[in-house]
Amino acid sequence: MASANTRKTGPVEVEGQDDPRGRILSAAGQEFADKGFEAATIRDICTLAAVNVAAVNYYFGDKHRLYIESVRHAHEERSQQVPLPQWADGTPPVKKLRDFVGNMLQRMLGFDHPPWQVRLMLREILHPTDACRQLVEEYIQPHFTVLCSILDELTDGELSPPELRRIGLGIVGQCFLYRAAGDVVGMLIPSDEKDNLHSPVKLADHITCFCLAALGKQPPLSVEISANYL
Amino acid sequence: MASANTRKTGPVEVEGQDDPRGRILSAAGQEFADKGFEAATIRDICTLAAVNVAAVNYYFGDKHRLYIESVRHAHEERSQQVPLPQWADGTPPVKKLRDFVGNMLQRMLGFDHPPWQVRLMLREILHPTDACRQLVEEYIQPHFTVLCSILDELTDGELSPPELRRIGLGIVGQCFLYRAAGDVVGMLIPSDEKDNLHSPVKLADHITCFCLAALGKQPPLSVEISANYL
DNA sequence: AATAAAACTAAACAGTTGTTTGAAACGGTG
DNA sequence: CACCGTTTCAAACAACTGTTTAGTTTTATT
Repeated sequence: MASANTRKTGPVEVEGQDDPRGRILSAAGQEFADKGFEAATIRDICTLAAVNVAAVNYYFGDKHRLYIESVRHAHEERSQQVPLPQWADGTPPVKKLRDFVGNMLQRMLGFDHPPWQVRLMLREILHPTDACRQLVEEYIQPHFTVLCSILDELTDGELSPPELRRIGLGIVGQCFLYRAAGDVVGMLIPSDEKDNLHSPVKLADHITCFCLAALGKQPPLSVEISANYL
Repeated sequence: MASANTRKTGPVEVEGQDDPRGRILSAAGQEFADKGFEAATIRDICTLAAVNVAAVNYYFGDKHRLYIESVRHAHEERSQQVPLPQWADGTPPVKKLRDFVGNMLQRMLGFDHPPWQVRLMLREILHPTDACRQLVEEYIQPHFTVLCSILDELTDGELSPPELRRIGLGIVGQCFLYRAAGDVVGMLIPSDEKDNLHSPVKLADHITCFCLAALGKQPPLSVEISANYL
């Protein structure tokens, strides 16, 4: 029995039309993203990938290892689909924050409808399995660190790392809700409002302004008697 | 074949030790919450409830209808476990907001570890099925409406309903992250920090202050040069 | 006590699951 | 061509799924 389980690192073997392993990985990602690990069946995956049922066990050993590889494949693809912005030295932190939030929302919500890569990662975040640690270390943790350093720069080192993390989590949480509970959010607000105000770019603006106002880098959202707390 | 599918409304038939239907509902809730609809098996549920496999079909018809009932049962129970606060007339809206956020966090995160009722509802929010509409109408929508009206009162009607909803969603999102992605959050911050700063009551305080600062009802979190945006 | 409806049960059913098998087809090398 | 390792395939496997059946026990009513 040949062991084809080792990762293909062949020269030109890009994930083309004629790469069964890549086709399986892609099909598995979509099925796992849509239905979850248990409900997705190897047969459906193989039908979608146009390969024989036995191919999964040939290339990946078993369903579980296919899932692990499939999560890795997803966040690797998504990372290069929507890379982090690069800023020139001296870029004001306010702009960095706005860019970062917009970038995160675009990565989460996607241009049109969210790609399966994000939906699969989301499943892993919500119900972590073995694939979670890798996802956090290679994908989430680095992004979160960037966010915290932007906030640190924005507040001129006034806040402690724990405070920065809490504020960072608040920003992530606001974006996260739209991604994870998008359907329910859609049921809570009128549909026309959703079209007008809840586009990724408008949302990024709102979330950034909300945060800047809370940090005192921008006038409060409700000006009225904003000085009467003294 | 007797039809026991109609809801028991017997006099004293509280969900006691000797109510098979209630035991099934409770066992099903825990299994569905832990493993999801597909992965939870009727046999496991019945073993946990100490009833025969056929009991599910006898009382509920099939697995799907058991799931629907089980979600309803969950949010009904949770509603009376952690009811909304009642405020006397004239209660300042700032206190109302603080109470509401604390209440929401307590309902989401629980006293000790989160009960299965919340985990089950969370699954339905993340991957909606037929049971979602009912959950939103009877549970989520009413709570969200209360939050928006508090925000309206807080800002003296200065903001439009869509603006209020966006801010409300921001608050919900910050809480939601800790509930839905708690495991990942735990991997992003040091464990001692999690124990100290991320208790429900401390979190409620932080989220409330963040929101009040953004609305100008409280000094900004980072005072320093808070007036230099003019 | 006799009867009938309700509650419960063990056993079986048909279908699907992940996985394995052994053989066939392929592709390059002597 | 013959050889050999790799890849692909149809078929079968054992285990498990939700559901049903036919029979037994319990409960309440006459």
